Amino acid sequence: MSTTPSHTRPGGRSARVRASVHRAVEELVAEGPSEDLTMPVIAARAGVHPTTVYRRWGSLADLLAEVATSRFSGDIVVPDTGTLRGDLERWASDVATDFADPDVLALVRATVGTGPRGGSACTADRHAQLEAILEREHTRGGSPPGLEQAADALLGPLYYRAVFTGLPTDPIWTSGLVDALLR
Amino acid sequence: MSTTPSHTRPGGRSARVRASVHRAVEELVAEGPSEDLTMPVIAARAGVHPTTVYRRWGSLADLLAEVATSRFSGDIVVPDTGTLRGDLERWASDVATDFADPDVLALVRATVGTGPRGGSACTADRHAQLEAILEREHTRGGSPPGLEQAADALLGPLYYRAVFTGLPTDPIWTSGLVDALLR
DNA sequence: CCTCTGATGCAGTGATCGGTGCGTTAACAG
DNA sequence: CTGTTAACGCACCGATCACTGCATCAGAGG
Repeated sequence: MSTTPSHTRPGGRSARVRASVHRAVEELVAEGPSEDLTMPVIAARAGVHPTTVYRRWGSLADLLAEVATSRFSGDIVVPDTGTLRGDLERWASDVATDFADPDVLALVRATVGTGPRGGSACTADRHAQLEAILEREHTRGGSPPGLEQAADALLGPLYYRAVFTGLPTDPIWTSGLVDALLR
Repeated sequence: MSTTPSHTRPGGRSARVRASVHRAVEELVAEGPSEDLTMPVIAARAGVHPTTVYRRWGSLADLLAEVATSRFSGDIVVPDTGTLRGDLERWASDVATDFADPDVLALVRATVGTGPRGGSACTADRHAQLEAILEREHTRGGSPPGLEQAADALLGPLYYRAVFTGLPTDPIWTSGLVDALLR
């Protein structure tokens, strides 16, 4: 109890319930905002009792934040093309491709809507990936732009377009973003 | 926007109810996401019967979109400093100042969370303002950047920082954004 | 001033949400 | 294999949400 801080049981059933609930959330969010996203509805879709959802995730905001975090973690591999420009173009293109999925967009929107924590849940991993790319350029001996500047120039337009305007995010456009940053 | 272009009865009471409900939404949204934003709660805060809210605005998404649209329309005056750089710096600074208010941020987040329409409701007027600035530079004889490029370089980072990261948006930073665009 | 009509208030209903107490199941340790 | 205990399912409750006829009130026009 006091030795191991994480007493969660990573065993079969808990993991299965967790995965099922996560999938249910993604499905319901993807089915449009007309469908109201509530704990009982999520539980029913997941084939799980509502009580379980209430107990494991106290609020809808926490649940959405967790789903978003796990969804946006590790899906995009940070490439190593040999050059900073190549890395950034490839990575930005991957992020744009991920945003091309309407379901992903809906998840981001819903998560942001639950509160300030939701935003960072959608961007934390992307920041880490970007930082890794810049750090790698640093080890190459180059002098990459700062993390904040790169985030403003790349993640800013990417998220803005995807979430607010709904404009398409094609690779040619993302290449232009990288150009504007490295120019 | 697309609700009812010709309000059959723009008389005193309807306008009063409308303003009261709008104010109630802004207040409740500002009071944090812990407070659940529902039609009856909004009606109670506005001192209006829930039936009225249900009838005038069919859904919470429509109501939030209307509130956001009217809130983000006309609050920021497009300045004329004589130069494109001056106009953009002043305008970006004003937008950043507007985002410094947590209540405004909360409204944006809540509106975005209701669906795809919510995003454009928060950005439509800003796009129009930016377009006006670029158009003015055009009449001056200059060759301003395209609207999309300017939106990516300015609105992108502004909205991204405000909504997702929560980082401060000070005038020095916005000046850097304009620099990166006009460089 | 009077009528007319649309907007609002009122009372009430079915459905569902959020939450609790308790018994049962199954993952992990020995 | 057996015991322990976290995690889950079940039954149930109060609160309130979304919504609907009907009566009333207040602008707008004659």
